[in-house]
Amino acid sequence: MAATSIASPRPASSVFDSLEQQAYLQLWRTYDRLREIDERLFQQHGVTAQQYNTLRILRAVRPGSLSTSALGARLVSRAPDMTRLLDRLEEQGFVRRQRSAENRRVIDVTITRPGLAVLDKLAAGVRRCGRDQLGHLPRKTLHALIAILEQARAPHEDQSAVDQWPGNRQRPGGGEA
Amino acid sequence: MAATSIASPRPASSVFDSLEQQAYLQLWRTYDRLREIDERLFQQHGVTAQQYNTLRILRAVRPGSLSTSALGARLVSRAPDMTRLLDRLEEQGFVRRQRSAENRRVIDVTITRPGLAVLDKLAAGVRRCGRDQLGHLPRKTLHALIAILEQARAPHEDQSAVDQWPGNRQRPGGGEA
DNA sequence: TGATGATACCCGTTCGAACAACTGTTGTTA
DNA sequence: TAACAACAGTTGTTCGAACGGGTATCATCA
Repeated sequence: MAATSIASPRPASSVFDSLEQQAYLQLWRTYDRLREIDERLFQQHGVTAQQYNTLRILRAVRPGSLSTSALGARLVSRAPDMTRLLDRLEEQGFVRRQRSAENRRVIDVTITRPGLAVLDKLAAGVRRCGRDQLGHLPRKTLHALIAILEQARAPHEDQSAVDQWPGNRQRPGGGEA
Repeated sequence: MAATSIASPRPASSVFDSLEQQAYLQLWRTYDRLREIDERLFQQHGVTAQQYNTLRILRAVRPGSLSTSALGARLVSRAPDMTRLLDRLEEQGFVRRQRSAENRRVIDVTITRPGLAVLDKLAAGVRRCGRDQLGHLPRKTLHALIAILEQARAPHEDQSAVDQWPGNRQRPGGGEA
């Protein structure tokens, strides 16, 4: 049996060389595992997670619109290529682009009715996804996770972005619906 | 004034619709922020994070080798395209591929001297990266984060992969400067 | 008014991720 | 031995991420 393939049963002790690196690799792997789950869902509907978030943000400001750059600033992860992300959404008819009247450099982006429809169609799946991904954790643990993650990236956030990410600030008694 | 661009100061209350989703989005964003930091480092040396991890794994089994698929199974994140990842590493001379004698379907991958050299060249930067990324968190918090992350992805790990990820098992006193 | 620089977006291009189809090898079974 | 399925990698292709340069617009100021 191939001695070359699964030779050493635990090389991991030499793989981490600091606690920080270990935490980061755990973060990476956990994200990757969870991402696999919702990507499967989104793929069935022809959108990516990033596109889904874009539509969510646009729905939140509806019936208003957002400029391309304001939209990019609110996304969960960096998006250096908003133009083509919006190209694809526009091709599918999920958003409408319109040059701003006040400032002709700006493109205003608005969600369309089909865009809202695809969000509705995804809603149940997204909720199920959330449960599949992290539903096995008690709420207390989820709150703890959120708090630590906020603390972890606090020094890496632009000040302007902090407002967009009001993570765990709800008062414990205040309920969340 | 532009009612269209930065109109609403906090749309976030309507962006999360469950605690699980909020935790997942926090995880995504935190990973993205931290990734930006080490990607900058790796880019300067012409490797990606995934390639760096590949080399680390190969160093750990040195002077032995691993098959392409065994290597892929140990990586931090999914790699459905091991072949071309190894192509690029081989082009740069960091690994050597050799068809296995026992099983001619298998390709044994070994790290080369230049591969070891690039790991050495990166070592200091990687340590600095770890500090930049998460050095501001107390060790206790890092341990807590690791524990929660393990718990979070436990149901999503193959049983075979669990052995490769012996997370938080080091003794608390055994730290390293 | 015209020159200058900043802003907002677009486009060309390169690279990697992801999926699917394919080749060659091995093991099994009739 | 021949047929066939399982396995290990490779290759083709499409899509998105990322970077850099280009263009139109706007604000400022001489």
